[in-house]
Amino acid sequence: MTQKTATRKDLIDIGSNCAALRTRMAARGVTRAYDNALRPLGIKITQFTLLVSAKYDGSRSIGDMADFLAMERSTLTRNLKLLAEMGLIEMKKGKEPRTKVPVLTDGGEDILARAIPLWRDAQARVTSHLGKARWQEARSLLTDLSALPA
Amino acid sequence: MTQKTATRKDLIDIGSNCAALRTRMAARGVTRAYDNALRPLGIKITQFTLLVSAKYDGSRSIGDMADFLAMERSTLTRNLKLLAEMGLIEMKKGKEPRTKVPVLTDGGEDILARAIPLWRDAQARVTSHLGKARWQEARSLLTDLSALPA
DNA sequence: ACTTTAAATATGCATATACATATTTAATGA
DNA sequence: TCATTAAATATGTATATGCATATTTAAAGT
Repeated sequence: MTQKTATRKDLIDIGSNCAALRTRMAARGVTRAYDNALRPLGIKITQFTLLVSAKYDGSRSIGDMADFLAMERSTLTRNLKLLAEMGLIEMKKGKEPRTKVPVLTDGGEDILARAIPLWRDAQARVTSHLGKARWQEARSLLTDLSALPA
Repeated sequence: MTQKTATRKDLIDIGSNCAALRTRMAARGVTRAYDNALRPLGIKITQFTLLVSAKYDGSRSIGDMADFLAMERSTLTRNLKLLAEMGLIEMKKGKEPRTKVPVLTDGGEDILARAIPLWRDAQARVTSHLGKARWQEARSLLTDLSALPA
């Protein structure tokens, strides 16, 4: 029989154990830290990540990149468009039919190079906050959480 | 001396270790799972969480709730406004001067009660995906990540 | 060659998020 | 009381995200 109203026990359970709440809270806190670190360069950590991904494999299409990042294709399309408007990447035709591939411009390379030390600062603050061993554990758990069955 | 260009080693380091990337990827995956579970009720996991938080302590102001959820006040203001427009909460005057307090309507109570079993399904899928022990560890690590020093 | 189909990307619409700034509200001081 | 101030919430602007649907692009079929 289904309850007509949420019990106190339910509320406590959800508040302390909901994986979505906990993960989103963590994402807010972590994102804030990295965004603050990168602010002098006028980019956000999400954009930095896309520059890194594009440079790492310069032949990956939007769709492949979206799969890799476990992100909606349409989200990535828009985020890349923004980077293109900022002059940090260019969208080129890919080898596969109909595909497009983001490629860093000189400006994008420059911003990326200058962003790396700032990223390292932020990253070091996270690892020292948790301790290296716990961060390694967190890394592994976060990876598993990214791959939940739909 | 600062490098002029990002090295391959940098890119690999960032791709595999960036806490922001990992945490945001996890948030996307987890959010998707809970949103799918709640879709029949027409609410999202973020909204469910706010209903829970409002019911858990029916006298907390927007500001206090924002602190508790480690969320920007302005973000919370807007998210609550949406819930109010959906008829799930009402904004009432708080005891402290100038404060406003979200309170569940009957409709909000009803949706919350019906959402709880769906939440339990999604939550169970997460804990069984990681295993109970690893989920407990994840919970603890996520909590620490939420509280990064600004 | 022309049509159909399938794959990839783009767009419409909606919510979540944050920073900077404005507005509101009530306490405080003159 | 009335002006000032401080606290709390709201709004402007911008990015990130996802689902549903449209458009584009090129392969496949006739």
